Amino acid sequence: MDQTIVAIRSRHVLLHFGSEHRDSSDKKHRDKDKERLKLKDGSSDKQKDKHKEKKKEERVGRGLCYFYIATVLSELNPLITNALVLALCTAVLVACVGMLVYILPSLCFFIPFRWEEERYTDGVKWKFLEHKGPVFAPPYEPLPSNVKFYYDGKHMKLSPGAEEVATFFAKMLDHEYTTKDVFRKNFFKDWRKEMTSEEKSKLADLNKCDFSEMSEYFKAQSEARKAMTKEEKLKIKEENERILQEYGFCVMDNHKERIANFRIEPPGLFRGRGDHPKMGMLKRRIRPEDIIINCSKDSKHPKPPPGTKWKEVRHDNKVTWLVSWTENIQGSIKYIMLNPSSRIKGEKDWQKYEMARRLKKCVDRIRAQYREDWKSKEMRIRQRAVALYFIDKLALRAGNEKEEGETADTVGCCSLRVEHLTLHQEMDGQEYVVEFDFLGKDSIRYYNKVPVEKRVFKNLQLFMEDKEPEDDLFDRLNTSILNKHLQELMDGLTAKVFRTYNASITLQQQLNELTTSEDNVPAKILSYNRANRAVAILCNHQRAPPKTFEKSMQNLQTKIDAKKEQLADAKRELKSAKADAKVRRDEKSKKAVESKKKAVQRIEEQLMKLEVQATDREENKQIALGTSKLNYLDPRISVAWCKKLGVPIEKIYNKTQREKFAWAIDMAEKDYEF
DNA sequence: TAAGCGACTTAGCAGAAAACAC
DNA sequence: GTGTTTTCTGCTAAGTCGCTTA
Repeated sequence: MDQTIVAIRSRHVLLHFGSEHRDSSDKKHRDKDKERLKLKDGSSDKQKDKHKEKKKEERVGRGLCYFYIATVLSELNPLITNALVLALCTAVLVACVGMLVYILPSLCFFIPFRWEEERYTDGVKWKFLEHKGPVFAPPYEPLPSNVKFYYDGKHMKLSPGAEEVATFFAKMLDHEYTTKDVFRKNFFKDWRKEMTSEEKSKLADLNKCDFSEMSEYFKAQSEARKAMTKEEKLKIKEENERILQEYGFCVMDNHKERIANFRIEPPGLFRGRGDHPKMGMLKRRIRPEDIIINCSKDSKHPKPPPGTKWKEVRHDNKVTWLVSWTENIQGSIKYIMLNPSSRIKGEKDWQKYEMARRLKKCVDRIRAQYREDWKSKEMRIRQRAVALYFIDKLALRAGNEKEEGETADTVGCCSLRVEHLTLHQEMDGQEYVVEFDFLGKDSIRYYNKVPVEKRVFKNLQLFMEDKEPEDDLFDRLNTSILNKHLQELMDGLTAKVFRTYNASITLQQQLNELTTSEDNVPAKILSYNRANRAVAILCNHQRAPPKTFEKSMQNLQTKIDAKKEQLADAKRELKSAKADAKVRRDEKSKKAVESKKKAVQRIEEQLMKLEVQATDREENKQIALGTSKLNYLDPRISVAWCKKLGVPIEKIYNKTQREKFAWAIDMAEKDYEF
C-alpha cells in the first residue's frame, strides 16, 4: 500500500515530520511508539510505484454499464486502461443506441432488467417520482369508561394525553422491559410531561400506579381479534389491500414500484436493544407538520390530511427516499423508501456483490500487504494491519465510534477495548489464542476463541501494554482511517465489503464441498442450509431460540419413532411376502413382494426426510440464516447451484426473496462463479 | 480534523399468514 | 373445520460510510 499518501493524511505522521501542532497525548503516544517499535525513518518509493500500478488495475470497472463491461475486460487483461474501457463503452453505446432506435423497439419487452434501461450520472437517482405520501397511525381512541386506572389503590380518571401514554405502558406490562429500572425511570419522566398539573402533583410514584385493568382490556381485545368471524377478517384484509394499492406504490421513471414502509411509525415507548439508556422514553406521534415529502416537480404532489400541511415538499432527485421525518429519541432521520424488489434497490445490491467480486481479485495482495504491515515501524500501521486481519479473518464489523450514554455499549473492530480480549499463550493445545468477548450490533454477544499468528499475538500484547481494561485496543485507529487506507488499496473498498466477500466465498466453497449431484433434493437442501449456516456463524447472526423449540423437537422425535416402527412393520411384511412367494411361485405373490418392496422404500424415504429435518432444526436452534441470505450471499451463487443441481429455486428462496433477487435469477447461469 | 449529519444497509423480533395435523 | 405449528412479513433499531461544517 501507499504508505506515504496515507501518512501525509494522518495526523500521527504529521507529528513524525515535525508538525508544531502537537498535543500532549500525541506526544506521549509518539514517545511510547518510538520506544516500543524502535522507530526508523523512511518510506519506499518502489512500493509506491508498485501500488500505483495496482491501483490502476483496480480502477478498471467504475460506473454501471461501464462497471460491468470493465469487469469482463479486466478479466481478459488486468492491465487494460480506463481510457480503453471508456472508448469501448462509448462505441458499444453508440451501436446500441443505433440498434435500439432503428431495429429493436419492438424487442424492448425482452430487455432482461428494466433497470438496465436507463442510468443517470452525477448521483441522480430518478427523473420522475410520484407517490401518495405516507399513511399515518390511527388516532388515539380513549378507553371505555369501565376500564379504570388506579393510583395507590384509588380510581383516577386520566386526561386523554396522559391516558394514551399510560396505555403504551399497559400494553407492555407482560414484557420484561417494564421491570427494568432505566425503562421505568425514562417512561415516568416522559409520561409526566404529558400529564396535567393536577395529575403531576398526584402521580408521584410509578410503583403506586395500577395499569392492570388496562392491560386486561388490551388482552381481551387481542383475543377478540383472533376470534373474529371469517367475514370480519376478510373485511379487514380487503381494507388493508385497498390501502396498500393506494399508498403502497409509487411511480419512479415510468415504472410502478412497491414502497417498503409506507406507514408512519405509531407512537409508543422506545424499546432499544440490550442495555439501552433511552429505553422506555416516549416515541411521540408523527404529524403531517413533521413530514418532508420528496417527489418530482412535475408529479402530482401528495395531499396532506385535511386541515394540515406538510413541513416541506422538496424535489431532490439525488436521494431515493419519498418521505422523511425526524424522530425524537435520538434525533435521527427516518425515511420511507422503496421495496427491495425495486430497480433502485436491486441495482445497488448487484453493485455491492460486484464490488465484493472485485475484492476477490485482489484479496491476496491485500492480505500480503497487511501481513507485511504487522512488522511496520509505525504503531498506527501495525494497529491498522491487525484490525484489518480481524475484519478479514473473523468478518468483524468496522466499529464506528459511538456517543457514550446515548446508545447501548456495543463495539466493532476499531472500537474494541482491552477488556474485550484475553490473550492465551497456550489454550486447549493451541498456541497464541485470542479470546474475544464483546457485545456487537444489536447487543448480540460475540464470543470466540481464535488461534492467531505469532506476530499478531505479539502485536496485541504490545497494543495492550500499560492500558486499562476500558482503554481502546486500537488507540491509533478509527473507521475513517481504516477506510481511507482501504480506498488506497482498491477503489471503492470499505471494511464492510470484506463481510460480503467472505460470506459469499464461504457459501460457494461450502456448496462445492458439501453437495453432489447424486444426492436427493432433501439432502441437497440440508447441505445448502449447512453452507448457509457456516456463513451465519462466521457473521455471528444469532437468534433467540424459538419459545416452542423444545416442544417442536419432541414432536418431531415422536414422528421419527413412529416412522421407524412403521418401517419395521413394512420390512416384516416384505420378509413374509418373500417367503410366501418362494413357496407359491405364482405371479400374484411376486407382485405382492414388489408392492411391499416399494412400501419399504417409500417409508425409508419418509424417515430420512424427517431425520434430515430434525438435524437441520437442531443445528439451527440459535442461528439466524435469514440475515446472511438476504444481505451477504451473492444470490447468483444460489441460483447457479439450483440450476446445476436441479433444485427448484422455490426451495431456497420464498416469494419475497425471489422478488428481491429477480435480477440474479434471470442473470445467473449454472456455471456462474462468484 | 473532529464532530455531526444524512442516506442508506443490516439486524432481530413479534405478529400475521400459511401449512399441517387431527 | 378447528387448533397447532411453522414460515413469512412488517417493523423499526442499529449499524456503515460519505459528506459538510466549524
